[in-house]
Amino acid sequence: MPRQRRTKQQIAIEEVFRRNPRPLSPHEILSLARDDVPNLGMATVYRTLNYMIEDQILQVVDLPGQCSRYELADKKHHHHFHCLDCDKVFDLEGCLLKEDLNLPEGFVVKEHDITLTGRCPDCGG
Amino acid sequence: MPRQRRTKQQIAIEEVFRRNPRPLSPHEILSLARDDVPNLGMATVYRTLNYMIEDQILQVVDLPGQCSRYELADKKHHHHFHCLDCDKVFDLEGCLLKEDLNLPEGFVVKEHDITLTGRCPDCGG
DNA sequence: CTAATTGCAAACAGTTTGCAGGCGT
DNA sequence: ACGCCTGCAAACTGTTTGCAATTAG
Repeated sequence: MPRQRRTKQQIAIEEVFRRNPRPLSPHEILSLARDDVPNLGMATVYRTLNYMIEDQILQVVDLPGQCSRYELADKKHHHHFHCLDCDKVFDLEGCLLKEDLNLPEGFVVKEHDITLTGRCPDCGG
Repeated sequence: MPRQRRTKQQIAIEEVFRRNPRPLSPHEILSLARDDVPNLGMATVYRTLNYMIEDQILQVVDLPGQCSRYELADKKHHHHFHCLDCDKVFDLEGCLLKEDLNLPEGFVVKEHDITLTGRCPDCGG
C-alpha cells in the first residue's frame, strides 16, 4: 500500500537521507529525525522506510552480520566499506568483482555483494 | 569457558557438520541433530556452536540479510554462493576480489566478504 | 469530515541467559 | 559425588502489527 499523505514525520526522515548520503541504520535514522520530530516512534521509522522502498526511493543495504541499513536508490552499482572503529558504512564506486569468476559447472549468478571491512579515513585509516 | 565434557548432544552436532560440508543455519543444525538426539534444545545448539567457535573448530558465515550460518574452520580463504531457490549456501574456492581496488585515500582494508546469489546446479542452474 | 497515519504496546523471530535437575568424569 | 551441561522458560534485540487517537487533505 503506497503512501497517500505527506506528514511531517515522513518529511523529516527523507531529510535525514538527504543530509546523510550513506547507508543509515533504523536507529541512526530515528535519532537523527528526532531533531525535527522529537516524539517520533520507531514503528513509524520502519513503516516509512518500507513505504520509501516500495516507492523505489530507498534501497536496503544488508552487510554480513549487521542490521539492515538504508540508502537512497538513485545510485549506480557500487559496493560498501564498513569501518570497524566508528561502525559507519561508506559507498565505494565501481565494481570490485573479478572479471573471470571461473565457477564450478551449473551455478548461475544473478547478483553479488561485496563488503570491505577496515578503518575509514576519519578514524585514522 | 571451553568445553570440558563430551556429551551425546555435542557429538551429534559435530557429526552434522561432518556429514554436511557447507554452511549450516542453527535451525538446520537442530533439525539434523535431532535425528540422533530427539529432544535436543535450541539453546544447546547455540551453546555448542559457541563452544566450537571458541575451540576454533567452527567459523561463522554471515551473509547479507541472512541469519548466521556455521561451517568447519579448516578451510582456506573462500567465498559463498547463496541459492535463491533452495536457500542453501555453497563454498566457492579461491578469491573473487579484483586485484586493483583503487579505493579513495585513507581507507585501510582488513577483510572482505563476497557473496554471489543465484541458482545452484541442483535447482537447475 | 473521513480515513490514512501515528504512537504505543503487544507480537514475533533469532539469540542469549538463569536456574534446577541430569549425567560425564 | 562433584560440578559441568542440558532443557526449559524468561529475557533481549531488531522488526512488524493491532488499535485507538491524531491529523492531512
